[in-house]
Amino acid sequence: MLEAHARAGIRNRLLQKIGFDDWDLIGPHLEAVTLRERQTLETHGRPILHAYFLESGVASVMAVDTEDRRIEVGVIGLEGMTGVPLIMGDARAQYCTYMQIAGSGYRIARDALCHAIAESESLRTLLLKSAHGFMIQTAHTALANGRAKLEQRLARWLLMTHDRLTTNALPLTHEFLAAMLGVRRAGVTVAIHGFEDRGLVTARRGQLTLVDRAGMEQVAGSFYGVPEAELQRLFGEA
Amino acid sequence: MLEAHARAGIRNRLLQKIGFDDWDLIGPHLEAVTLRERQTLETHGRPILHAYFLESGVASVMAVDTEDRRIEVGVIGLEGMTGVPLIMGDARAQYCTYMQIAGSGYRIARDALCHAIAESESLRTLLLKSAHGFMIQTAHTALANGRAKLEQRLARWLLMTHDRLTTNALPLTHEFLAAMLGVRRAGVTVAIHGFEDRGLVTARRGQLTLVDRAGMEQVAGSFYGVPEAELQRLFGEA
DNA sequence: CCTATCGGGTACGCTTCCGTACTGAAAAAG
DNA sequence: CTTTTTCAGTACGGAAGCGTACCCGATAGG
Repeated sequence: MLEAHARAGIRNRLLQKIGFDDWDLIGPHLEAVTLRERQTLETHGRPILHAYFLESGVASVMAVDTEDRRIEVGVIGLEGMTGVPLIMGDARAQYCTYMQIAGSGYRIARDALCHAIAESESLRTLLLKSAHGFMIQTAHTALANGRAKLEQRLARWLLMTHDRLTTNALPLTHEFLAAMLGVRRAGVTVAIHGFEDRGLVTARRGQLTLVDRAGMEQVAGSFYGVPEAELQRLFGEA
Repeated sequence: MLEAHARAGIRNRLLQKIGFDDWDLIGPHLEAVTLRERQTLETHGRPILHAYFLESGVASVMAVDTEDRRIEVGVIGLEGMTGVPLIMGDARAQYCTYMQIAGSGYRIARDALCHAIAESESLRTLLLKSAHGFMIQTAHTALANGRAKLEQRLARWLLMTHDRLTTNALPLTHEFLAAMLGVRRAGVTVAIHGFEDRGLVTARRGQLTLVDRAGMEQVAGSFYGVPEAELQRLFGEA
């Protein structure tokens, strides 16, 4: 439950953009939550109970097949929300979504969200644009997975995650990076050494600090940036 | 322009599912079109002028980056429609969409489609589900691109295309298959030889004939099938 | 019919990345 | 403080696929 006067402190870009009239449909149903590392927000094949608007932290969306092979298809932070299928009219999760970096946010129950979407065209338009932005991200993940080298994909991932944090220190193990990208843990280790050698990052056990963001963008090349630019276009500059 | 009584012959699954009341919003604006091989339906960065409901043939949706690297993120046939961004409230194409296998269909102008979606909730729900199905396909393309071998990805692609045709003969060159998958042409040639050796396909210049579909499904393993099952679930059996 | 183009077969060296596995160090648990 | 667990460093052989390139036969165009 969030009073109207509490809106001022909200950092989530989507919640910020909800119009005054629409706020009554959403605000009163929001529940503040802290989100631990590895906390599951959606499980593949199970109903989606809540959509989460993140205020901090990063969530990963993983596609899964019937042999439990998985790979990340997108990341979500304070620019968006989880529960995209709800917006598309489906209450079942196709993906596993969980917190990659701990944080906090607000969540809204499925029914309240669906009701709000049904009631307000402007709200629906807003959330659909957000879902569309996520789709574009997924498409470019497919592109990067098919064409980029491990190093480029890793750079892209670090940049996308960095975009969603306020610090340069990313609390991540090589193991989990490897799981995200669908590659070997050892491969990630070697790639990170390459980054360190070039002064792009400094690494400590369980932590990566981005030192030279511009350099990292050079490594990622044009595998990074298109979805970000599209999001900018969809939502205008702010 | 399509009269109500002409609906009987329509094969497109989405058009078939449009309710009687909604048909007035769509049917009168449909224009029958034949679609040549390589015909472009949407161009990356340009406005989307029409959405296409395919009756036959297969369209490919390609993600493109700023260095013109590209890869297919989904295929569309008589089960769906092109112009997904229109449904999401965006009139600009992020992708290049063009006919991979010639066919025919109906198209509707952007404004007519957007108007229809704004007017009818049931129609909106239907088309959103279709867009969602496409999203799932894209996510699994990302999974296959990241984790599958060339041979498995090729098998997956052939199966998805075969699903959308009424014949076992696929008019495709190795060159174009390679472009779709983002791999070498020579790699496709070798993989197809493997299929021939196992009696899964027969090949002629510019044509592949699927002989043993079950065998091909075995090769693709669980990289094929999840989006198809989800589409089934979303739209029920028919 | 002749010619140009296109699609396919094949080869070679090379890069990338995998599978696996062992090690030591850091951190957490007791 | 000690033990256990987690995380990272490293190595080696091998598979997969790339870039490139050359050749030939099939088809299309003149």
